[in-house]
Amino acid sequence: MPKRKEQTMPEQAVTAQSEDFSRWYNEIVYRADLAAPSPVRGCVIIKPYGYEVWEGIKAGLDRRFKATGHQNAYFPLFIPESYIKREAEHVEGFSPELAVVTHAGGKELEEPLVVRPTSETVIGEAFSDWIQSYRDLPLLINQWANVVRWELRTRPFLRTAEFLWQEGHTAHATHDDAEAETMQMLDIYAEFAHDDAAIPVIKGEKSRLERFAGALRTYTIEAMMRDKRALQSGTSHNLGQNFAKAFDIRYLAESNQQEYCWTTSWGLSTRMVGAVVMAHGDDKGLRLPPVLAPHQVVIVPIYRRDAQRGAVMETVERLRLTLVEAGIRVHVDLREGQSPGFKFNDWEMRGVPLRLEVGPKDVEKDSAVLARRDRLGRAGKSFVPQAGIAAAAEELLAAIQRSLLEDARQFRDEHIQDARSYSELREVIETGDWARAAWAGSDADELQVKEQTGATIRCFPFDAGASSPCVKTGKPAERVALFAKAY
RNA sequence: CGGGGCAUGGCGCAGUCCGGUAGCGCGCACGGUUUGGGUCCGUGAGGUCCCCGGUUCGAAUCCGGGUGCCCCGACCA
Repeated sequence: MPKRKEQTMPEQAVTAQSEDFSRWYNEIVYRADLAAPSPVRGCVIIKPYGYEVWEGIKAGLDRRFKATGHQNAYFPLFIPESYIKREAEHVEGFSPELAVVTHAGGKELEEPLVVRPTSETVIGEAFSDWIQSYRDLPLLINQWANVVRWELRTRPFLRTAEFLWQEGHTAHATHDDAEAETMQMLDIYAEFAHDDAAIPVIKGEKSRLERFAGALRTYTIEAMMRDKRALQSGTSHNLGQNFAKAFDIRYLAESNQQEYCWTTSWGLSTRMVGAVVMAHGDDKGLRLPPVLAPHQVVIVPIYRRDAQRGAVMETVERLRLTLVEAGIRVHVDLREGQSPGFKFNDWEMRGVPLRLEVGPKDVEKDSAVLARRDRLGRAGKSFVPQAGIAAAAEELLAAIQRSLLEDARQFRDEHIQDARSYSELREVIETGDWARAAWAGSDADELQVKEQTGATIRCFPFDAGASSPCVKTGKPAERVALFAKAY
């Protein structure tokens, strides 16, 4: 049967994840209307449906930033080239991927302007003006912005030449204050991923090789996608006094001594949209967590002939209002040309958590059908009285949010294994799983693992247990590293 | 930067070897039929065949040059 379906409807089905995950991803991003190809190489157009997911992410983060005392501001897109060069490691890290403006107003510029790849430098320069005294600290700033990094191999949301993100930048009086801020923001990212995106993440510290250019320490949240590859989904950096020294960010302490500030930065990008797609999606398409879904409920009206239309639409409108009043984001599919069956499949592909079907039988029986995206077919359908629709929908949305998180957690835990020897490490990576292993290796050792297995150290997880001999060098190890193939 | 491939309505492609009225599927518009798991029929709109030059009575097709894009090997939220 399925074979015939494929022949008569070749355009309708999405490539199965199991068949070709990467193709599945590319198809679904476009077919679910999240993004569209752009005329500029390496960039994408984020379409309204995809942008609404990003708006959900922004809302969830912005609320948490404000609650912890941060304020939003906006800094220029263009950065004087000399700024980028002020911090040695920073230049080195970013110069290969900079876009530089050399001409403007019909003339060559005196000094080229870099299109920001990140804003530590301009913001550092501003901070040095703004901060005079310990009374000005901590300074807690966030900016929502676009940045440009001239990547060679790009994929929608995961890696594009231009992307949207937030970048937080803070200055503190002491190392410990900066470290506490760095951790607090990492915790906020993890909480957001867990509670809003329904993605369980692993918090940890990056290795020296994977650290942000110019940071003392970089922390990360790592998420597992459905193809078991790791996705770095947010990072938080303790920048020490590196940028403070490069940009002369100093304060007068209570002791009347000039001291350099301790700064941090932390960012989360539109890559998170890709994480939501790849952490929850199935063969039929997206599965959006209710907290972030642009439409939490889609109503599909069903009627056989025009005579039934009026009564059905009247019920649809009444139920829509009830749901809206309950604070639920509802969309009514009014398209005339498509059959209900087509619409069911279409909205399933686009990941809407709940579908409400209203037909003549429902009008007659004062009921309606609710179908959950996370349980396809009959198993996910429930027949509810119209009077209790809002409560039923709210309950189901909460249940879907929980079940997506639980699915993802279970999937992740099933695919992380301990490796006690280097051969075990290789075997684990070979299967596609993540490997947890004791580590005391050098940068060179780390690079060699990458060469030999394709996996990198994603992080040294905070909650990792006791030490044992290093999996690569046999030396006593104090840390446990998490190895995985990554995006 | 090194290797391979492609360029033809909005999208996916055929046609190119062997020159001769530019085609198919999807989508789109209109009319009808249908609608509780991817309806069906009919009509229609839509193309500088990547660009420049050459050969020829005649070029999507042959020849020369150029451009753009995609895929595979070194960096990154």
